[in-house]
Amino acid sequence: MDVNIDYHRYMPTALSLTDVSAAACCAPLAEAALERTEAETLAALLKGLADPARLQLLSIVAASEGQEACVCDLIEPIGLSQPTVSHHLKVLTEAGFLTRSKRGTWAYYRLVPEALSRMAELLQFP
Amino acid sequence: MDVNIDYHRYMPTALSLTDVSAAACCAPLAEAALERTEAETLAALLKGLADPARLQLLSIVAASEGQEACVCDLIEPIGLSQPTVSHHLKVLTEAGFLTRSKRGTWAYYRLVPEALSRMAELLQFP
DNA sequence: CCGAGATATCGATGATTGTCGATGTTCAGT
DNA sequence: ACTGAACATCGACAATCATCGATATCTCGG
Repeated sequence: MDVNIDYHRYMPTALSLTDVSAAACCAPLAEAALERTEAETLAALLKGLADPARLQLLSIVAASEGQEACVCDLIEPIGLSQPTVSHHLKVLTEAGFLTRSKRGTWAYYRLVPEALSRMAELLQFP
Repeated sequence: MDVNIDYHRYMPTALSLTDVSAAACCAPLAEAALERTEAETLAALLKGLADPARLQLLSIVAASEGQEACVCDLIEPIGLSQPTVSHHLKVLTEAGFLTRSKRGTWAYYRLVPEALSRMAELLQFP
């Protein structure tokens, strides 16, 4: 919709302990038994995904132009209150599935496709 | 002027754990936006996976001979009580990730590899 | 048929989570 | 500066969940 968008903005990524990239070391799940710590990391990521609203949010963002969407366009289709949507977006961002960038009063969330790819990869048992 | 946002109430859906096969119809996640029902189904599956103990259980079973293991061999490595392990195995089974077969007094749980493959597939965004 | 072992179920409890309204913060116009 | 809009954060509440001990169920061997 808005054409002159400044894409050169610096995007702050708030990486928490349970970010997808933190699991980058893990081998596919069951070559050997998972250690407790690895299991906890992976479980935290899955937990971030295991909510209908968050899956819908991811889905909408992924289907949007440039795999990016404004919060204002997310609230209505989800059908939850604005604080709740904001909360879910935060969870997804902290888990590394989305990144946030603010332009004006609007906040845009963009998909991190590698995050989902990595999740899928980690779920593959040999 | 006035805030005419239509806040929807949260509906406590007591959805029982859905089997992976029930999601067999769903297309990869984000070609179009996920419907509420699909999101709930997928979320239920992810929730079944989103626990460290359950991931470890899956991992051990997957690494066992014939991708099958006896409960008696699962309790000690997990480090939780027998009822708790039994509970987790039930969750995994109801979600379709394991199948159960009893031989004598022992219960054997076997991996359903397609279940995990399908999960991974559903997580792929184009 | 009785006792022992393996596992499932039950009931309780503390922790986590999803949700909301109220409030705080930041930004763009006027 | 003031106002309104967009979004985040806070505090509270109800629902769900992971966990355990106690107990029930099932199966085998004696």
